[in-house]
Amino acid sequence: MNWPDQEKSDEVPPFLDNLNPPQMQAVLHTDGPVMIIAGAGSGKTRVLTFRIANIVHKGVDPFNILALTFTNKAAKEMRNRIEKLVGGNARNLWMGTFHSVFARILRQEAERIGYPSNFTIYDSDDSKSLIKTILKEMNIDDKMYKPNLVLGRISMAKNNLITAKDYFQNEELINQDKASNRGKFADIYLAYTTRCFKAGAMDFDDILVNTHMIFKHHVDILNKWQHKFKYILVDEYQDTNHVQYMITKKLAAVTQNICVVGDDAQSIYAFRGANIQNILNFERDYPDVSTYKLEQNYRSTQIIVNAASSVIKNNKKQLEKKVWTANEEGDKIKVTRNASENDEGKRVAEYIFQDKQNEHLPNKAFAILYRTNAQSRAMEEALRRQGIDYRIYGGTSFYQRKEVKDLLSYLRFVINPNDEEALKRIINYPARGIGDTSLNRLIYLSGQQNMGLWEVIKNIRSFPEIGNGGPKIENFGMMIQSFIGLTDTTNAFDLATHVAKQTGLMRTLFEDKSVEGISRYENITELLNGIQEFVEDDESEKDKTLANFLEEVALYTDDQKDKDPDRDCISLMTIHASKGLEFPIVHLIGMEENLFPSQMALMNRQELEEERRLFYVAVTRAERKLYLSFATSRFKYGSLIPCEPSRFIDEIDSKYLDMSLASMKSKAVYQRNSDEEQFVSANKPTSNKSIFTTPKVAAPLPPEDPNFVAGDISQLKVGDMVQHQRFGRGVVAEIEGEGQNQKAKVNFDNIGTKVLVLKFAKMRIL
DNA sequence: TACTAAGCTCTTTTT
DNA sequence: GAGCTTAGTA
Repeated sequence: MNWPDQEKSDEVPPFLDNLNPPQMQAVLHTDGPVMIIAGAGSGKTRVLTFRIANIVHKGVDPFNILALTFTNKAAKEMRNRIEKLVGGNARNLWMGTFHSVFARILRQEAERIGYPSNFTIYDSDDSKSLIKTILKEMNIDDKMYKPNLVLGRISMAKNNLITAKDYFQNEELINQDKASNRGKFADIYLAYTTRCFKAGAMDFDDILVNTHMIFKHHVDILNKWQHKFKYILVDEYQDTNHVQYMITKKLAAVTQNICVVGDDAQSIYAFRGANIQNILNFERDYPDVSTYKLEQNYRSTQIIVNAASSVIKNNKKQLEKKVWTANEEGDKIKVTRNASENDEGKRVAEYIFQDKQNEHLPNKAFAILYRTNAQSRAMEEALRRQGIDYRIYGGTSFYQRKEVKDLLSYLRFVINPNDEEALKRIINYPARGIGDTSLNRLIYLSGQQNMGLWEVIKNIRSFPEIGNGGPKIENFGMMIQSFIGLTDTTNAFDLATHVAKQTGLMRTLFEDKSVEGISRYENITELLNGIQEFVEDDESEKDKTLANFLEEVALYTDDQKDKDPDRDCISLMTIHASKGLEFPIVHLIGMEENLFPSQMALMNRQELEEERRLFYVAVTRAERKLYLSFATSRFKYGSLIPCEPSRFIDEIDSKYLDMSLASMKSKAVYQRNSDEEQFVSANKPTSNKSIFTTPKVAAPLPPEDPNFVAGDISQLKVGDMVQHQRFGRGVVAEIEGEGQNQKAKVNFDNIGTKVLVLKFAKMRIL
């Protein structure tokens, strides 16, 4: 749609006709601080897009509008929708995730704080690897200081704008560390930031922290951007953390034209520092704020909306809001109990097959949601068997695969030779005879000479103490130099192809004819194709440099490369990834205590509340039909553990539930798996209100017996009597499969029949 | 130095 | 079961 050249107008533009009154108000009120509290399914994205379109309609240059989202998916979706309303002009909007927008700003401004403009972005793997290196160098035990834990704490500090220096002076934090016997955190933090800085690298948090630092210390720069962004919109405001909050506050300080949209009930990112207080306090920060509440749900049936509310109402911390719907009542939520993960998969696949037939629905209408990425496997298998096409969102992203990261590391290193994490990946891959010994000498020299690793490599001839590895290192250095020489004259695709071939990476993978090898080779080809597309895509106005490609890749973690976005397939994803999406029919699997809610969340009430909000998000993705399922047992670390249904099922008012396949009848199923009894019977249910007969807390598993060793019972025969370390005595009834997959069905005296994978079974023949 | 086998540890979600 | 680290061997 093109806008006529008309005066700024306060009249309602015609394209807004089909908005409902509260939505309309939120769209028309463009100036001054605005908060929109938008319940699930209330047309939030619609309001945001129309609002932006309306601002553009009023004559504001899209170049002066900043719209921040949390995921790339959300940004892309919104851009498309706005483009439909305002045309190609929408491309000039500053719209993207916090990280991508601020990385873009940092490319222009980072030099003011001593970073090169071609800084590298470290992903979590790089950060973790750097932490490990530091721990090793500082001789710190990585059992006590687990890299993930250290990283989490550093991230927490950064998100709260506590620098390493501040950390040393923060008594509360220091005391906490001392109390937990981890007094060296501050030193590690300092070492980490120093190393990142020297490597010209920023991790995800640094992108925000450094933006904030520049805005804070360089008024001229802040001023520039404050005046550039005349209108600021923040989506999912409930998920902003402190530093994001501070940045947006600073940017909006001049014009006060800030609009935040959110739903406190859908705040699910506290684990990465999101502060629900930001939305709760918005009214305090901007006293003349206008607040609009969108409470009508247009998406889901009454049953789904009410069921969601009945769970979320158990949370104490909430904004007042009443979500309702005028939609039909709809079907009850079907809850199913399954013996195992695989049975669960089979059942879900069957239901999907039936619903497809009965209601003539395409695959696209279905989603399977789960708490953890690992749960997708059983579903995949079942769907493949049923012949239903599916697509997994998230999980191990394409760009996190080893071979892809290897090539990207070469490219990263060429752009920024201070990037030591990249160097570590590539210096001896493909193997070129620079082993641990040589690398350690290099690191030693680097420290001794106070030079970067790359400096040492370039001047390796002046260090004869390097030993036999010298010439090999020299060759490596020259090869990289030759790549660097090409960066100015060669486009990203040609350079990447050249690198892939010259380094021998292509050849190494090509020669590997195993199934994985072939797929790895294909992935490299795919990556190169991706770079080519990036180069040839003339829609994007960004420069086609390799550096820009690398940035896009580093921050674009949520979407798999998919050649055919219109493919008709079922969506499989985590609940987190599903935020903002909707599907006619949703299957929510793995509704088991300790899985969802996660075991780790059961420690304190706040985290449990977040899990509850997560459940709320999951349920409200469904438009018409919702299925909940759980398994009574599940394999974990190679052994079968009993599971209990999630407390969240219990919290739903039972009048919304169809429990025919879950509760009373399933008692029979339940008892058939008699091994469960052993673990469950220790705790009787405390509440007779519960719709389940199972208790909420599983008894601990019996301790392991160190005298038992896994495997090595290849001579096992049917009829043998065995002793299992946990399950006791039994007789082998059947042996199936071969080699690594060999399994034995054993009738145990006390707990009934079990199928054990011999490779992992800890038992011996009596 | 490079490759293989055995051993140990892991529990979440994302930019 | 998987991914990673260490120990052992060529």
